[in-house]
Amino acid sequence: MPERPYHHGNLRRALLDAAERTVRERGVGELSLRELARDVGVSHGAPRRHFPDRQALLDALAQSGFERLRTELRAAVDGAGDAFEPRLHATAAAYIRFATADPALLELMFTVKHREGAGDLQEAADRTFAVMMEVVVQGQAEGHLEPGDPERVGLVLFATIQGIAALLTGGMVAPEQLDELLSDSIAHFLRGSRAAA
Amino acid sequence: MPERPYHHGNLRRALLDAAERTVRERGVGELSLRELARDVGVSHGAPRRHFPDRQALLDALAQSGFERLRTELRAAVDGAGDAFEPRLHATAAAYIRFATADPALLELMFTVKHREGAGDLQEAADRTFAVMMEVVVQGQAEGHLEPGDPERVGLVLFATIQGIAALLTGGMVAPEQLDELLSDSIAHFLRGSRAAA
DNA sequence: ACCTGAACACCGTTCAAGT
DNA sequence: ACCTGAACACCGTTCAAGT
Repeated sequence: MPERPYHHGNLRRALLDAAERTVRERGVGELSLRELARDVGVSHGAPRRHFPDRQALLDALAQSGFERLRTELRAAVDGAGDAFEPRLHATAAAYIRFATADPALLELMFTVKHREGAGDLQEAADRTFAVMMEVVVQGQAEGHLEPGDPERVGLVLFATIQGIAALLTGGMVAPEQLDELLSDSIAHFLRGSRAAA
Repeated sequence: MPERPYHHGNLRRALLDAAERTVRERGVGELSLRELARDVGVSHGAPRRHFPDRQALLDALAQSGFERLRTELRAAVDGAGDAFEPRLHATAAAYIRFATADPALLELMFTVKHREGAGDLQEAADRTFAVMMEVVVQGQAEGHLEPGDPERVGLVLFATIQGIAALLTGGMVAPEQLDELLSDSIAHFLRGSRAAA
């Protein structure tokens, strides 16, 4: 147990943790490699070993964001019992919780994902969205959602969830209104689906 | 017609125009007051007369963004005939067109809107969303949408539209899929509404 | 293998001075 | 009223040098 936990292999982790906190509290624009290095107790040149430039750090943040979101969605799906509707509700709520707790990170994840040569990020994103697709496929199998290409049905659903998150982080909906809006939206979505099924 | 169109009262306009182009082409993060001043042919201190700091310029960009979005929505509503469904479709399409043509500006608009002391921005935003609410109220009056608080119905609708825009700018949906997704979503929304009406 | 520290070209912001 | 230009404290990035 050395006095200085850095300088010895976990600089990368320490930088990522500090960066994640800055992004959450002050936004991506305020993120400075030099400040991070200072916070963590190394010289301003040190991060370069782990992140060649600022963009590399942002990519790594997005990557770990997708991984965290995936485990949170997974826990929501698995913890909500087997019935479709509560499971759908829990999944949507978990996504929105992540989105509102860390809006700048989610935005970074989307921004950075569709950049050239971001193959790893695309894969991490796909694994994340696969969790939501499971729920859609279950809903189709049980007749709650219209049949056909699950991607197509999933997109309409995901657009709604992402939209709710955007309204919250954009301040158009107060947190107290979330439960009502989410329940309204899901009920609305299911009515539209059953009318078509 | 002087040789130098700036230095004489339209510096503000020139800076805003240049800033809008930079935001569109390279994102908010790349926006530099000094570069703007250079592009426009003034010293780096000159913008200060018109925008005390960088944030003031961003606020002004957001403000003019809301105004432009409002006129585009207005044109869509007025140009789509009197029938509800095509009018709804045209309005949603206009919003999504704006969002995808200038995603960084839209994001800036939302980010900046819910800051302390941004009363003018809030008002500009409200005027913009009022155009969409008109369509919702018409839909309710004609029985296409469920009755009750128009705000509540409008939010579900707006979440869907905003979500579609997010999927597009996030690269989860290709531009070629937009028409299908938008039509699917609106059809879905209307089915859900009529089932409840 | 990992980190330091000087160097360079950029920022935003402030402010006295010019016209 | 509006703009200039020096000054200051910050950046990101590069790279020789240290351990």
